[in-house]
Amino acid sequence: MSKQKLMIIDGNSIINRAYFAIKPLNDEQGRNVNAVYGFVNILFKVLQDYAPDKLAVAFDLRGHNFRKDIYPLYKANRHGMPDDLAAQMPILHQLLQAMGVTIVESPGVEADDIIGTVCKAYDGYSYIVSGDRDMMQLVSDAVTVLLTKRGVTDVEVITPETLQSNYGLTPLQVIEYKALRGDTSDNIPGVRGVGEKTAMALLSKYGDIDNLYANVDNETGALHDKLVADKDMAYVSRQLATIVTDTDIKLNFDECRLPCATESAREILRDLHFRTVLARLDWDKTDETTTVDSEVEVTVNAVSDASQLRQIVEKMQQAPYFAFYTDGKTVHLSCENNVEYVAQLSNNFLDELNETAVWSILSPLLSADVPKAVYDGKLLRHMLSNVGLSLNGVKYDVCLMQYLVEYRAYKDLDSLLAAYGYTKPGVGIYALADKLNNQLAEHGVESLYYDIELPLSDLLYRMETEGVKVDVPLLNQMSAEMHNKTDALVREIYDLVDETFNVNSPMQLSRILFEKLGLPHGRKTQKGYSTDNEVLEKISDKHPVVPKILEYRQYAKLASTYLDGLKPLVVGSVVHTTFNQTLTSTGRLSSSDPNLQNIPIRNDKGKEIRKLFCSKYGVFVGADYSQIELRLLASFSLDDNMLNTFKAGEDIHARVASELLGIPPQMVNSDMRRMAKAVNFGIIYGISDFGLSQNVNLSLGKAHEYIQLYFTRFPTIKAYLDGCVEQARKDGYVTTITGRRRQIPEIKSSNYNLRSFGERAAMNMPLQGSAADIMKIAMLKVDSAMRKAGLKSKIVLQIHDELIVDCYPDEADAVKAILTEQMENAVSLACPLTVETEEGATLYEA
DNA sequence: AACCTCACG
DNA sequence: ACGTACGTGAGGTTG
Repeated sequence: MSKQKLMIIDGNSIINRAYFAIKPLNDEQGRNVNAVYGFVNILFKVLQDYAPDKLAVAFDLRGHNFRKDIYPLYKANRHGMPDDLAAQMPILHQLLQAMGVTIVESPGVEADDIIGTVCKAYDGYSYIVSGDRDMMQLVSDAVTVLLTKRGVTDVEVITPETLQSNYGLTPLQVIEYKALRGDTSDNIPGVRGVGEKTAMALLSKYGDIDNLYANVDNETGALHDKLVADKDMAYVSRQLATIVTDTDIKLNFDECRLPCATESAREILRDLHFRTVLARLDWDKTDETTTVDSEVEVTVNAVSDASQLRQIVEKMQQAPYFAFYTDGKTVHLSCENNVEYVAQLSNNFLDELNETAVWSILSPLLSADVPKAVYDGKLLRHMLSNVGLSLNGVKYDVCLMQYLVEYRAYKDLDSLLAAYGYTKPGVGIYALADKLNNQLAEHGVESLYYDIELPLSDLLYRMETEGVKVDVPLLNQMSAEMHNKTDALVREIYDLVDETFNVNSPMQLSRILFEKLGLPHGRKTQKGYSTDNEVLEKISDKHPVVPKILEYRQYAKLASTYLDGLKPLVVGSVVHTTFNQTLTSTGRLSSSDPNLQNIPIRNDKGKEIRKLFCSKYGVFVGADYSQIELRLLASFSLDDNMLNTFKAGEDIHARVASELLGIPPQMVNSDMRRMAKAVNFGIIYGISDFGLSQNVNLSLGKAHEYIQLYFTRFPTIKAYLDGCVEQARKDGYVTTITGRRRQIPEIKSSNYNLRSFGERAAMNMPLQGSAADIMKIAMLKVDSAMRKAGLKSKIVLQIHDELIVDCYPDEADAVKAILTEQMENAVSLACPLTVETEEGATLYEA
């Protein structure tokens, strides 16, 4: 057997590097875990790049240190590690232990000396991973040092050859160098007045300090005197810098196994929120030492002929449920924990079981109402529909289930499987379906899953497929006009500042505005001064270029995002957005490619964009909830004052203004109403005086006063919001009307900002999330009522509190009635919900 | 990939 | 004393 490669990590050095190289990173509990994250990344990187056979990690432990006996000031300049780094040491230890990694440490023995000893004792090839240049003295034909560079994951490979060619030193001269030069980080003095250059020169001349001092009189002047004066220090420094290779550390090399993806390690990584790490955890799965202890042995059967596939279909039909997965290249089926069938989707027509044959055999199984487990059924339906197949009987969609159980979904199937310790998609989905189904019950979200999210995914599939029609000629026309506008504005801007520059670059723009023109700057961003709307508005009368820039920005946004960005997404004359059902932390949907939930409406120029989206069947009917979040606040808090306002059909913002200002509602003018509206929003967002003062240009004191007053006028609202924060602190999560959860670990953070964020999120989520739940219920009811009534109109968009139906003109009245009826009565609450409907041929009018 | 800016509810 | 409103997606620049 050839000699094996041992990798030994300088634990303290690497975690230190990671801590300072990586910005703070919080896990679920709000702990900073950046150093652990960096450590694991470096570890995996070097394991992957250098493929050692064995691994150990060395740590320093406090204790009697012989170097202090030699030189009491050794490392005296070190202040203890920062608290939030110290707090990460035990986490790293736990993680390494969970992965079965050998840790070497001994009181009073520095990691350097442990590593020196271990490498010397090891009969084979060693890699040392460290950020400490001292380690370079250990390199030899059997030892390579991997020195971490600034970039954290980059390492410099140090061998005797590279040491010579890059530094002009032999391994032993590393020590001599330090003896002369010293080391400020360890407080090793060296010879005062000798720096890098002098030390190198002396070493190339004399080789080592013994020879140097034997011939010290060859040197003259100040250097001679300095060398003589600090001769003792040079020898002490050499002793301090020398890594000890004969400590009594003993390591059983047979036990130095590579990290293993155990369930306990996954658990810790999940807690740490290390998604990417989890996904990588299986890189060395094939290694015999890295079997997953939680997973049973899985037999993968390649399906080779049609009759075999038919038998498997038969088997799947008989099973209580089965898992189905395809990535477009293979098809996976499973109805057991340890057997998976895989068929290739071959494009070769000569193959008996080519793609066409596979689909034709599977078609009846997939379209029948046989219970199935899948991952992302909505996407699967799209994929299958491309090959002419339909999918029915989806009972378990593990993507949706996991989202409800863990409140945050993994980005794709691979990460989900990796996180739960599965490698095979079929078996993974099969097993997860059962596991997650139990967890749905434990979390009390079975009904949310079966009655809302699961059927909704089918409705969303149909909405996406239906799409929205785009007026392509108008799109091209508007795009041309918009580019003319922006081109002209850019030229005007250049003229006004006598210079050409990239107006889209905040950096260049701020140089022009704040340096060249000397205009007053506003707040700072991380890189420089902010040039956003708010800042520019303030100085728009100070120089004629500023309004031009504002105007340019407006047009440039419309041109790039809504016109040019839209073009490549138009298929025929229709755009098909994707609704993401498992993304937000509150339960809302999101829309992308294109995002049809943020089409401009707030200003007139932007609103023109809406003319591009036109009805296929005649008219759009739109229906939106009015103030649903405030109505939910009234319902949940049971605040009499607010409930009565809504029940009486009064204007809530005017009412709040009258309460805050102490005037009758009819005296409220539009400015007062605007202020009150901002206060209402503030309440929904988790009120803070600062945020409110920013938003309505109130003084901090005035904002504070209004909030206090609000709570005296609506006292039970205060109690309700406090209760949300209290629940988050007690249980770690808050819930919506359907029991949907959001975990809020930040609420326990010792960091004020994080904690405050947690409190605001705790107040906001139940309102925003319940509104989202209610809208989802309403969508399902509207859809089924329309179908039941035999209408051919289709829901095409959901914009959080608004639904858009593409409507046949003769169905418009019936659709309006259904929308109003079903949306207003989606759930029963203490506060009535009201819906307003509009119609028009384009989104502009509707 | 991170940041800035800006579109929406 | 801290330094922010809640929830999103997209395009552009920059390193």
